[in-house]
Amino acid sequence: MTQEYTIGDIAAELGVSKTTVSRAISGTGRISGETRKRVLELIKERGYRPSAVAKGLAKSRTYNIGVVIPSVDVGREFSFFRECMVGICEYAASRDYDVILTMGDEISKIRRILENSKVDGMIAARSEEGSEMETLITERGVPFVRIGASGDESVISVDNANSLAAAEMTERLVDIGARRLALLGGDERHFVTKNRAAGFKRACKKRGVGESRVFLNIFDQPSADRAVTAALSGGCEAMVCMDNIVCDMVMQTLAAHGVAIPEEVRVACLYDSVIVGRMEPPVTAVRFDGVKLGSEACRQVINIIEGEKAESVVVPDFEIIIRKST
Amino acid sequence: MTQEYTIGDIAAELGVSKTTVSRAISGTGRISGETRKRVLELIKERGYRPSAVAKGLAKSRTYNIGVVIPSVDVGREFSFFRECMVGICEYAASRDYDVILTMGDEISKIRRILENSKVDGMIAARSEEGSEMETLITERGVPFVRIGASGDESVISVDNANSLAAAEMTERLVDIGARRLALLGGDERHFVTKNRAAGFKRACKKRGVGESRVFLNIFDQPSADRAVTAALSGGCEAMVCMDNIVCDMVMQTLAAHGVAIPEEVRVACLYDSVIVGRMEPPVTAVRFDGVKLGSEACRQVINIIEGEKAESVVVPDFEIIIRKST
DNA sequence: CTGAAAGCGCTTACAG
DNA sequence: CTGAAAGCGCTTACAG
Repeated sequence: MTQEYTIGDIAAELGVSKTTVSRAISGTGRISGETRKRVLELIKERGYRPSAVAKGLAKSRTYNIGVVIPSVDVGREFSFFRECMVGICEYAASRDYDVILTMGDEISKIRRILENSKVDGMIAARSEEGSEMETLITERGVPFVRIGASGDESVISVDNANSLAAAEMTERLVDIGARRLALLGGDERHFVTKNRAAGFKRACKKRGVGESRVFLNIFDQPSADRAVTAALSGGCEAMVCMDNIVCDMVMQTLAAHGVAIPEEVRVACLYDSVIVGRMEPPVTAVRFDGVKLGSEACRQVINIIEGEKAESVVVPDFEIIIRKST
Repeated sequence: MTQEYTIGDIAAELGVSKTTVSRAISGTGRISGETRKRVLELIKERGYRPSAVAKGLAKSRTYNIGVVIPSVDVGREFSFFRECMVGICEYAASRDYDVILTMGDEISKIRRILENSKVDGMIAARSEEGSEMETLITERGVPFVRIGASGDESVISVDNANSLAAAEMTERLVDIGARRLALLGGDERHFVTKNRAAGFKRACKKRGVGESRVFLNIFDQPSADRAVTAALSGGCEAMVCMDNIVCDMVMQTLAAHGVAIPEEVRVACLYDSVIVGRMEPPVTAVRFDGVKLGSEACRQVINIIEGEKAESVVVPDFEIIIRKST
């Protein structure tokens, strides 16, 4: 698209230099309020919009931020990423950046976008520490923010309040009468697992329920069966599932065992999803605020880009959705 | 990001002009095979990548294509858009374009991206004919492709084979014994509704089942109840739901009436989703190929951009997933 | 406070 | 086949 107007047209029409017009727009450099106003008025009148790419060339910027999200919807949790995207897009627009999407974390795609110099910074969801992707990004010196926990101090991450949410949910279960709880979760190496487990344990301690048990590394139906059976035989009154996948498997097992929910066992999930809300019975779950998370991640990465201060943050917004299962 | 190498560095090192290097890269203009090879070799050796934004400025291009998808997941069909995005991103990358995402169809966002001249073309999913957005895009002369049917010849659209899929599903139901069918759907003004209904009717005619009935404009549980009750009293043996939303309401009603599926009534859905596969019983449904659809849409829009021929297309790929409901 | 000029890294007539 | 030069539309020292 050829520009309809250029900065030169505006300058000519006003009898000033392009420099002046540029300064009026950016609000940078010395310029009289009077001149500034005249320029801005004409700009508005003509509907002139500076070319982002020309500005980009001059400033060695693209005003794009790259976002990487998994293309395969493990755990059907894509709705959460969608929310993140909404937050990212909105915040980016507010600072006049755009969002370039890359689906799937194949390294070749990331490399391409980086090598083409199409972005000023990157956000990656569900990225793994020290993964090839992160190495590539950081090596290139591109500002980077991870959505999700990080152990690594050197990368800025924006995360849900997993620990806090797990604690609140746990306390809630205790408060409505459950004394023997079980936490059921996936890969113990994941930070999200560690954080949620920490919250669970903290809450148990705080409420003085000592017999609680933790079952991790549940990856398939058999391992879920074993964990559920063990929990049940220990007299478990409430099961806290770490995510929707585990919850699904747990619910299957409970149904197979003919366990009445919530009468015999209450069930809660630390990660809400469409599925969780449609289980039989619907399961009480923690709903995180993906929009906030995305917008925060975007804020941090743009801050880095623009040389402002940036820091890892835990977004405190979440909600416990009470459903029939408790 | 400042470029590590520029075209000038490569030219200098080789003792040729920037023109020559540029020609070697683009494959355009006269250049000896010999020279070309030397240039390309050094480029590879140095890992030089031309700056997309400089190229963009020179050619008045951005090499970005803008994609608009709804931010609110009406019908929880976002997984389909996700698939589309995968297809779009992949195809775009294959032609060295990137994808700028806009979530939500608020006109202000579209306007911003257009005015900033950040894209060479646009793809919109679930866009409405003659909507403010489409007017804005086409007025600006930006190449545009719609994902979803269009009545309007002037806009290129890429769509699922809705009619064909509906016909195949219908024939299949007849072939396994159903003689009295009912089609249940939403807004009769939507093209998707018209197309699916057309396929249904065509199949009924072809198979010679005359008593089939069509119930449209089902928007809520009461209207679904009425339609289902009417269909049932007409001796309906198979219900074809146009989409997952309608299907959900239909299944609720059938459950409330205590109708056995598939024994008393078979149920099928013309649009698969996670929900549909997890109903009780799971419902047979049509699964469209979102990746192909997206990739095709992207192909068309890039063709327009690059002055090649583009045309509306119906993507024939879909699959009927047989489940317990039939 | 204002402007002429160089520069960002490419492309592309035009001339040779 | 090859290159010098102008141009894409901005920004930004530098000089005034």
